[in-house]
Amino acid sequence: MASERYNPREAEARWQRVWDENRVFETANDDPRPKYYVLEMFPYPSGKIHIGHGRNYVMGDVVARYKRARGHNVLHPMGWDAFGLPAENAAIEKKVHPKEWTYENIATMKEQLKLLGLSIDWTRELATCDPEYYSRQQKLFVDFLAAGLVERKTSLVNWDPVDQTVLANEQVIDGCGWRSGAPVEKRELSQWFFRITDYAQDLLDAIDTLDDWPDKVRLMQQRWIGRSEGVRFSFEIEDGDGARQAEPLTVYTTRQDTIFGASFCAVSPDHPLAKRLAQDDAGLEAFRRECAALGTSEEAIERAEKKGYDTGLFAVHPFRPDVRLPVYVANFVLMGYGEGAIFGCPAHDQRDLDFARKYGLPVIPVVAPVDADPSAFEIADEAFVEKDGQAVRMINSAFLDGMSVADAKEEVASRFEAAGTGARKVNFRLRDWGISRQRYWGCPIPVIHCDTCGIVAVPEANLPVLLPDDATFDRPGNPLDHHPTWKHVDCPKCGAAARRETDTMDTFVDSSWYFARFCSPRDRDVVDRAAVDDWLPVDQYIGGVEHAVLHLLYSRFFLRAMKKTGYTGLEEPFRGLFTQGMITHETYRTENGQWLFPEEVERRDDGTVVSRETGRPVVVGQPEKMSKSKKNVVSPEAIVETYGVDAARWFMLSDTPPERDSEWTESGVEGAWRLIQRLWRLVSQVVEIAPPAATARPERIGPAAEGLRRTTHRALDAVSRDIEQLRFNRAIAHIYEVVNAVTSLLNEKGNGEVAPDLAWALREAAETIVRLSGPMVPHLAEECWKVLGHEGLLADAPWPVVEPALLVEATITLPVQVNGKRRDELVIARDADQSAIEEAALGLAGVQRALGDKPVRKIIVVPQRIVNVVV
RNA sequence: GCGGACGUGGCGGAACUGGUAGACGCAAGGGACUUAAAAUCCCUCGGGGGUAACCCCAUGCGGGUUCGAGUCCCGCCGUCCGCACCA
Repeated sequence: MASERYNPREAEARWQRVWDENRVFETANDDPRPKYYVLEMFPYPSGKIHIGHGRNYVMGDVVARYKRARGHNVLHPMGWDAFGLPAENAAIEKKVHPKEWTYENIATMKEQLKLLGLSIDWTRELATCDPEYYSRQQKLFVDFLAAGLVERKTSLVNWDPVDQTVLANEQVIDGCGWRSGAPVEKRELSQWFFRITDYAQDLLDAIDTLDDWPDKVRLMQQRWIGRSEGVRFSFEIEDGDGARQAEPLTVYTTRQDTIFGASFCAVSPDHPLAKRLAQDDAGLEAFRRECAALGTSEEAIERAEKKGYDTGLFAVHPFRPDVRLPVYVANFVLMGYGEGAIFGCPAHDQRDLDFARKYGLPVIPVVAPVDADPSAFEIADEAFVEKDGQAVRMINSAFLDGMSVADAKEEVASRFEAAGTGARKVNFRLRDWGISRQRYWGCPIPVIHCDTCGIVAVPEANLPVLLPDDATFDRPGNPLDHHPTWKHVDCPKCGAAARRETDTMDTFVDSSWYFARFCSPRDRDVVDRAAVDDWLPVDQYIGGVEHAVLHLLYSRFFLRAMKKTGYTGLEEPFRGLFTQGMITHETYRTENGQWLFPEEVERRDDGTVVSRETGRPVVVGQPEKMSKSKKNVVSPEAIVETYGVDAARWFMLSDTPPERDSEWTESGVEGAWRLIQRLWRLVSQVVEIAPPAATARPERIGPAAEGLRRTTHRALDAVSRDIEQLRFNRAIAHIYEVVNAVTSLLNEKGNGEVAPDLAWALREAAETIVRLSGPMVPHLAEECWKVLGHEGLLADAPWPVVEPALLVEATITLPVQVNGKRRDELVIARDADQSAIEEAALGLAGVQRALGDKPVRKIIVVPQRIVNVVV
């Protein structure tokens, strides 16, 4: 049997059955071992998966299996992010009910995922569209509402005209809906909001504690929250005749130091002042409409001129009552940030400068380099903004003259505060999270609108608010709103006829706490607090970088909100985060532009690529992210059928660092397949010559055996560290090193006898190889483990222990340089002292040659590292 | 425009906190085994020079710091990603 080929088709299914039947991967909450929570971002059940979806699950699985072997109680669950628009689109296009469509997809994908041989505790599986799950979410919502974490407010929202729903700012990409791609319109609607901005400072500060997150993601979150320090202050307003207006104009600035350079004020087209003035000013009203029609896309903004409409009003300069600044309505001022009103200082802001040039407004420099002549310092086409570290001072600024920018900011802020016309103010870019969606396939918002009682939360006893199954999808808009009876209910407070809220929650809400539900997935309450506090934070979270802002920020907010409502004592959900790269594949198109699947093309020996069907040449495109639309996908079934899933897993983990994109190639999988067979042969051969596992270590270990043991233990040490740091490609390289060492020893001995010490070392090496590759190729490793004579499962076996003595060599090889160029190497005792090393180094032939007759000036010895002779 | 990452053989990529550049894999070429093929095993594999021992050049480009730079600093060039008028 041992000499036969390894048959993954048979073995993989068999081991998966064994793991299942023995419930190897089921996790108990009361297990005394230290906990470890590994989680991959759960999938949206869109249909079928391709191999590109598998990478992050496989990476998580390696970590999970490794941590199990290291003696942890590992939680590694899987669920489905199952609410969302595609189900509704399918309902419209294919006339299937979203529920049916979703659950069918879940069944298909679960089957496919199981092929990957993941060590998942399927007893904890959950789907967010299941009332079991969303009923708890409704309870959370009601609690959040009571705790003041939710509010209803009217606001300008992003309206997706195609999907007919509201989008969060985060869901607007380049001014278009993230799903539909249609240009987004502004509408004023009454919406439900989570008050994430209450936590802006906290969410920002705590980023510093997330040491195990990629810097990139931390930076993106910091920028998204966007804290800025400045001053909020008011201008008195006069009309053209000098008559003082009742309402002052409040603006926000971070550059109060440049106040003496102010030459105009501008308000947003949506500012109350602009609206009021527009009532009596047709020209302004037209300007406002023009601004609203202008897209918010990148392109539109690039193209858009800085345009303003002169209101005829003037703002009185706070420190120079004789100076009056014209007030404009300007298209570049955003209502959503600060006060929706600014003062413009053209000399030191490019945008203000463009505006000033267009409308002929003064440009007064107030900040200049210290070495510039203040009277001659002028601004041409570019606003002056000091570079990092550049020494500048205030000019043309009365009491600020000569000050640094920082001091001037302080001074102006203090004067506003003393005068009572302004105050220091911290602003954030982060907005509250609008969660209302005018959609059917989502979690119903558990609220009732009553004409007398106003907004009434659905009482706990009446939860869940279930989605009606009999919705129709034959017209645009919200099916819940169209439903003949669903929304008509009695007010829980007064009993009068009332209306249900027909909006459902943004699906990002669903994914903001699923990791907490996994800790006690069948609990009757929202969560079992003890379980959550034990399991969280997730020790290693793995997913795509596309969720760097939204999902992760929302989840961080949610755990804080759950703390406030008593569901946990924790604030941060994810201790370690890893963002993995995508799997790419070449694309293939026929001459007339039709995409072809990889299996529909053939690479001929002469390098040309042709269609299998027609024999016509095919255009090969650059590797791109696998996507159904471009057909550059490989199905897990096909891979499992030909190579087995272990080969696919090995290939996904080798070569490319996990955070980078990795190209899927046929030759790569074949290479992995060869390794699988090679490991199998290696183990089979070792079993024939080496003693059984339990044999005691021989008294004498000769040099060959000793050398192999060093290689083995070095690899063991390196692979352990590599997996801890998710450097799977390097772990695999280190495994190859032992495999190569064993192979060459086996080849050397041929059919000859093997000395007992070497045989023993060979077995140790083989066992180690199997144990180290177990997390990556678990099925093969189980099979080898059995062949090696072990009774139990490898999945339950502990990680081997490094013998530290084997990591330290008695003699070391030091490279010896002359003037920084390597000329020879020195084999010397590890503990040789400085002078012995110097003497030996100078005696080397290569060093002598390089030195010639030049005198030695200095010898640098870096212990254990290198010797450099300087002449 | 702002912010970030990256740039090493034919390819994917190694090189710990500055210390032998190219580990490991893929591809390619040569050889062994075989009637033949597949599989497997062995050898070569950054460029140039030399019979050879060896020598020179080389980590996008140009400078710098250092005994020593792929790694640190300054300035360019290029690729990729994120943000988008944030006052």
